[in-house]
Amino acid sequence: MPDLTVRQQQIVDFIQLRQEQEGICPSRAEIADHFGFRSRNAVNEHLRLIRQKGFIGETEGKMRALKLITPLQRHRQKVANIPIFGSIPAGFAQAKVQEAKGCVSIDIGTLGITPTPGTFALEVRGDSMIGKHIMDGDIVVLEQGVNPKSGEVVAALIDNESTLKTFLLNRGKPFLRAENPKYPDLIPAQELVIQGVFRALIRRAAG
Amino acid sequence: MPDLTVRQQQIVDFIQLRQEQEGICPSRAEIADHFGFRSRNAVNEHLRLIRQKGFIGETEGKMRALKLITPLQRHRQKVANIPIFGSIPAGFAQAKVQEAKGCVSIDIGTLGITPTPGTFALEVRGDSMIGKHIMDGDIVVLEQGVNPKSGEVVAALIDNESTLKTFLLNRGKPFLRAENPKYPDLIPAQELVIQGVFRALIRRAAG
DNA sequence: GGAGATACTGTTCATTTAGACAGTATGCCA
DNA sequence: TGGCATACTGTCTAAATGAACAGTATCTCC
Repeated sequence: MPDLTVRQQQIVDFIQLRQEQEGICPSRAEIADHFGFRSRNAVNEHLRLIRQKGFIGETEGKMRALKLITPLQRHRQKVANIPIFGSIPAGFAQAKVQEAKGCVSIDIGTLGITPTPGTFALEVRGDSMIGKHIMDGDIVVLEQGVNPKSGEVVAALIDNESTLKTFLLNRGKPFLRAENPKYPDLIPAQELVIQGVFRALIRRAAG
Repeated sequence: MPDLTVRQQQIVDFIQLRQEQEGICPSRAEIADHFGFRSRNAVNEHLRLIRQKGFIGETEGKMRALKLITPLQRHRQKVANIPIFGSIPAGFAQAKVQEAKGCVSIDIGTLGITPTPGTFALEVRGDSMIGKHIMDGDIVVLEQGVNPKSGEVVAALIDNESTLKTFLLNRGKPFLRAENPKYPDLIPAQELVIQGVFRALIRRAAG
């Protein structure tokens, strides 16, 4: 793929910026305005060359429809938007989106799963799962409504609060275990509500 | 915010789907086509009501410029695209984007930092940083070209391969330490190339 | 110095598109 | 039964827009 000239790169950058910021592709007139061109055809000519070099897809006739093809874009995957809940109330299934405290946006390739409407995220509080290398402040992505396998990490509702535990089957009986010697070992999972199964984790550097 | 009718929600969903898949907002004619309307004004009427209810922003006169305002969108932040390198060659700064093996897309709020052109990602190999709860297979986001503080995790080029280590200052002298008793303790960091400083981590559930 | 590419100005034209007007059918609620 | 909102069909218009044509200046490379 041949390289773009400085001007051409500037135009590609501007289109990308606008698409990210506004969610709308700029028209040729708007591009001309931004660069101070008095003729829209200057933009036209640039776009023709950029398209010829393969950095813009074909969208003949359509308006505000420039499809950028950047090197990273070729690797880019669909981005999922997962709601973050502070703590999950009992009546969870009904009113979800309204109570979201935030939103994690991450591509599904990195996430490793295709999110469903039952996918949600929690911020980890405490170090009860430090043995599984899940730290205080981590954001965990969970899947609601699936049956956990033995050894998987789950979020369970204990004392009206979501807590992460390892789910274990011991002679057919489900148990929950905290991965930290400071916490009691096995909790019968008979009447506990499993809110979600661990799927992914995101951690920010401290500080 | 009043609720949308079923049809109105279908239209909002379709617009969102198209914007995510194509990167381009559908025109009224395309929406009419998709739903089998013989009149574009059916779409027009729906959009008017959706806008009135506050689920679409004002973009008068602009074409293909419907701005969706979904509940999650209100929390949504700018998504950064970070290249993944398998291993970082010595001539790093020059040719970056070309050699990317993949791309992590994640919103900057969750990531915790605003990415720069020097931000990149690596997949962790081995368990040399298990003491800092960084596991084999994790994806770490690093910042290139910044000076690490003592105690921060860094990627260093050792034997032509990137390895994660803890960066330490011992009486003014920089050292690298592996966070696993199996590995040698302190390595003088005099002539080592620090490729990046740890900023964030993403982990997928095993299996 | 000349050829060719880039980087524009200025203009015209056909198409796409949003927005408005007029009218019909259907279901719901009082 | 009447009123009202939703959910459409059908038509028209003006503005936004992409695309094309003609022409100029500058730069690099040969």
